[in-house]
Amino acid sequence: MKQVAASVGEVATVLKLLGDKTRLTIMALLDHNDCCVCELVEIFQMSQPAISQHLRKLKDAGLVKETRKSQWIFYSINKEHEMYSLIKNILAHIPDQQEKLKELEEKGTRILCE
Amino acid sequence: MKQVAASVGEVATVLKLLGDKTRLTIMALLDHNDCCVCELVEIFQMSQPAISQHLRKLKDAGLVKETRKSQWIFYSINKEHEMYSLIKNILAHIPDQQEKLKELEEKGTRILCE
DNA sequence: TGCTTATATAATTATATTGTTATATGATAA
DNA sequence: TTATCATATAACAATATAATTATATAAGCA
Repeated sequence: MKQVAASVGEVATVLKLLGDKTRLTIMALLDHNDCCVCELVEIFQMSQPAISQHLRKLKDAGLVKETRKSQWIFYSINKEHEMYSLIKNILAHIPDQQEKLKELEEKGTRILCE
Repeated sequence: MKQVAASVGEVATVLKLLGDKTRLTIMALLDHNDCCVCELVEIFQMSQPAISQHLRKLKDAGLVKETRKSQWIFYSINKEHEMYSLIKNILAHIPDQQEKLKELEEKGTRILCE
């Protein structure tokens, strides 16, 4: 099961970022669907700046990417990240979070830009 | 690659514990060899209480076990931990740490109780 | 018993983290 | 242009974390 070895410090940095329930759940959501900030605010019932700050940490580490689509900014997983395979391994250990997005769809607050 | 799913909170707690360079390296060392506190103190060039406190966090979470062998207390990985497979996955992503123990052996400060 | 070694715990300090509120920025729409 | 919506940033407060020093505990040995 040996993989490409990043440095201990680099791995610790990623684990610390994912060692927060909110950020870990965000990553689990983004792993299957891009989301904009306001959707995450609604899902987590948390202030918009709190979500923005979590996203910034993830973005600064290169774990997520952002794309503006008119008035919204969509965040997505950066599959090119050096440690993406580690992240996939970790996400495989947590329950599926997609039902949270389904609830938004049912409430009509899911935002889809095409 | 789907595994048994622990709760998001449980996984986040483990990741936060491993999201510290010292603790992550301790886990990597213990994954191959049991170690006593004084060996870790020497390896990390850190105060004994600092090491003890890291070990206590790992022990409180059930990630490691301790066994007294006369005057020393040896720590070992708890392979029965619910998230041991996740931990193995993570450790597979960092470089081997065993050379640190080899250095102790060469200096004659490795402690082996049989 | 009293001394030494190994480890744990308590108290403290410095720093980091996470959330909140207030404000700024940037895009869209009237 | 002005108002509005989505998001980011700044300032701040509360809490958590990690290290240090000092002290306690527990085992082994003279």
